Amino acid sequence: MPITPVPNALPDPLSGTNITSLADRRLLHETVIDQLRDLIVQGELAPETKLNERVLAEKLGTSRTPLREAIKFLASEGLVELLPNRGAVVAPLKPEKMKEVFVVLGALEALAGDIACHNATEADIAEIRALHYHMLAHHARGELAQYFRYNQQIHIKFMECAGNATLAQVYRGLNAHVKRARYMANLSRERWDKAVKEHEEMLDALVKRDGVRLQTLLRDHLANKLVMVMEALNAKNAEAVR
Amino acid sequence: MPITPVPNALPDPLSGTNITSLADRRLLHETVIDQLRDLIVQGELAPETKLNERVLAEKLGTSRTPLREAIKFLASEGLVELLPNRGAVVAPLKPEKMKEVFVVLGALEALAGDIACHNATEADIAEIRALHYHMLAHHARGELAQYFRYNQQIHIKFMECAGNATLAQVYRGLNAHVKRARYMANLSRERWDKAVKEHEEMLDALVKRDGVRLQTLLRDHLANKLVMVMEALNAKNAEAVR
DNA sequence: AAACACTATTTTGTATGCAAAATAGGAAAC
DNA sequence: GTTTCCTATTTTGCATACAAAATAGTGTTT
Repeated sequence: MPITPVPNALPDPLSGTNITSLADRRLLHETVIDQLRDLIVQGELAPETKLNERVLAEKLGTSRTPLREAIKFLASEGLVELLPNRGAVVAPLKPEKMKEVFVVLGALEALAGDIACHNATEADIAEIRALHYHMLAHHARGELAQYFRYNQQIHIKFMECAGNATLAQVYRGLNAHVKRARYMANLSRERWDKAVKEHEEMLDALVKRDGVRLQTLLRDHLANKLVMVMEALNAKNAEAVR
Repeated sequence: MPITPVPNALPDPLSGTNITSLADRRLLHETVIDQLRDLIVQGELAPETKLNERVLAEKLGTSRTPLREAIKFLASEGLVELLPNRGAVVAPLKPEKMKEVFVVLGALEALAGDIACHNATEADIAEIRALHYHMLAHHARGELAQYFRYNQQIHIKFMECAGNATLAQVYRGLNAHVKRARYMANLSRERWDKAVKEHEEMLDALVKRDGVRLQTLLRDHLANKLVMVMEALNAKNAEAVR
């Protein structure tokens, strides 16, 4: 056997992009998958956008073959839809779909929260508290993007505390859908304050290891998030019609 | 607009193979996805089997390109693992993974059951009861395969009653993993009888629209299923070592 | 005989080529 | 002016071709 075992190089535990589980080492053409997913989640490729293979392949600096493979991968994730003989489009952001996703996310987060109340170490809780205060800081300054960032990290940390990689993976997949909607969110101060207050309560429930309460808090939190996303979606649709 | 809208042709509501959501009509190269998935779920391609592209493509009567696309799709589903520069293997059936999957499945089924208790029509319940009696018949005759078939249909019907396509899709994806283990199950009569008894109680809870009770029943049922699968897995591993 | 090194073969990963389908454009008919 | 039909172009879907990597095989050295 030659030298070079080529160490894994996964420095970012939060990225959540290595769906191919452990076995992967180093970069490979699956870069395309990540690039394309980012384009979709960040909204650079808007919902319902047709994915022209020639154009996209050129944009990503590869040929159609790896791109097509990436599209199939993301189709399974649900971020793109395949139209036989007509290629693929970025999955539409239907309100109905959002409702469904949030219901499932609510159940998954509640599950994670409950397990976390049993599993979380004091260090875990300290970390969540730290993230929480970062979040509060950005909320105080009205920095929405940064707020979302720490908000996400808190939810991901809950998932990590549950210690269930499968749960985390399903969560990430569904969360990708939701993230797309967030970029059009027009959060009122009132709703924002409420969300922060809910986070306070969630932290409190975790500290007290009150799994039952944390579950209901998470479910309510998600339900409120859904309301916000729906408002944003409706606003966007009204704008589109106008 | 020309004529031929080409009707959707999805006669089998239980197949659950049309992940590409509504938009698909008719057959396309995605047949390969279904064929490959079946090979894996039915156990014809055992866990950890290396997927030789040339051989598999020939076996499925296509070229490597569509096969590779199918592999990427199933990699996203988690049924195969991608090994950079070394192709792909059928995802291993690790006990640890099974535990994780069952925990998530428990939460998803509990959610579906709860919603179903609110949503199910009398016709739905009648249908579930019918399936239940079919299942009892095959249990009485000791016909395991047939029993599993109706068992699955009951669980899928619960999902349908919940009326949440996203939930159903996530469920199917995770369930595919579990199905693979089932084909090596060596069900003792005792455990089997217990499972049937649990189904009796579940039906009863649904009829009484007792969502809370149905949730706990489903969770317990899944936990027991996990125990059975773990026993089967251990037996298989012991056999492999011998 | 075991370990290593080197070569040959296989296998994967990506690019390209080609046929079928879909789309767009334009002329003719109403 | 609108609709319909036909053609030209584009785009997808699949097969093949080629390069890079991995694997297997063979011989050499110790």
